[in-house]
Amino acid sequence: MARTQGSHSEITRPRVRAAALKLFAEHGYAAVSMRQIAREVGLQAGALYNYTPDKQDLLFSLMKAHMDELLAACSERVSQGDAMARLRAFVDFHITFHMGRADEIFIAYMELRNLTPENFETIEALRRSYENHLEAILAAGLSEGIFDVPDSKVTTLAVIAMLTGITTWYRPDGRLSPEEVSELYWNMVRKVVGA
Amino acid sequence: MARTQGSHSEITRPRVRAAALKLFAEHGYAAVSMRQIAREVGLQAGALYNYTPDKQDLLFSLMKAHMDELLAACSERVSQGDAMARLRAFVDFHITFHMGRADEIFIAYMELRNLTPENFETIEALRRSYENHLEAILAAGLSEGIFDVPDSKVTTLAVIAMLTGITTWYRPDGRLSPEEVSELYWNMVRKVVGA
DNA sequence: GTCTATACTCTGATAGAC
DNA sequence: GTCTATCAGAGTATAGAC
Repeated sequence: MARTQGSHSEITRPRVRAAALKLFAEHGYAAVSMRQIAREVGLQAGALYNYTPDKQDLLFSLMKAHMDELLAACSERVSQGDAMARLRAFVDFHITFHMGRADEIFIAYMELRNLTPENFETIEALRRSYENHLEAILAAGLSEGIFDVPDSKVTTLAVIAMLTGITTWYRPDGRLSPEEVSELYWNMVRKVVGA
Repeated sequence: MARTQGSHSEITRPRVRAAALKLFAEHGYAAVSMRQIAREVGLQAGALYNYTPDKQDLLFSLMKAHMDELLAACSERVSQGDAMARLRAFVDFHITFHMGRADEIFIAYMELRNLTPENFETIEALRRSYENHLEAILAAGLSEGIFDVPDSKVTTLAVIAMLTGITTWYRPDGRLSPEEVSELYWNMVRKVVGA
């Protein structure tokens, strides 16, 4: 039997995080007050501090959790086969992973400047690590002789920007299915790397 | 002879706007106070209201001015020749125009959600108009038979996202000159449109 | 774990003297 | 056109009852 006291916390904590995520994505970190978050969960503002030391840590821990999940899922799903297979897997992974996480992406890209310098460095390092994953694929394809890119760093950034841009317009009830989007972008990425 | 009273205003107004632009880009609209802007210019907070009805209008008018400039400059510099020539001109225009305006771009993309609904609609319409400029070029190239794109809308968004992404990493004192960047991206865009 | 109450600071915006 | 003074409200965070 779980303790009654503990179980309350285990239920409320995720709700606090979910509310913060939703509100930060909708209005921006700086524009959201602790009172708003509390109201969304059905608490008083003071009660939030049982779940987070402060507002900054709430933002940081949401971003950190997102980046950790991203890197873990990427490593798991993009590691098999030659450079071509891995590039295909990366494109598909990036698109599908991001489609279900519109709020997280929004925050991860928009709220970097609201992190303290130390927290920023942590997130930035994780972001670079993700970029390196793609760049390693491009480098492998180059040495295998199946890709043709004049500058692998710039190509990496261009491809990620292109793919991440999907989140600004994709809607689940829109004209294109996730599979069609993935197919269209894979076609473009394939051309960009000269494969 | 210009009147003394008038000339003060003509000097201070741009300084207020420049300060707001810089601070909004650096910390985000919601995180910047009118007192901060005033301090940057060397005024008291109340004096700002000689130059703007409120904080929201300050943001909106900065974004509006940017979009108007963007569209005017684009129309002027991207209109000559066939689809291929215009696409080349568009890529070069987008890159060079955006490189000198890091703060404006940042605001134009990040602060949309801090606009009132009416202001948002205005800016959004201008943004769509810019996208349409590129899409028209792709459509022209398609009917000329020199481009090969399966979905001109998606390709438009992908190309703009790719190009705009440059602003997140480009530094004037970095490894690449503006010309080299433009050349690299033109190469990628050319491949994407199948030319 | 959550509440109420509260400390203290900052917010956007206005009024009126000069 | 800029200043000082001020308003009413909202900001984060804490203390202590229950």
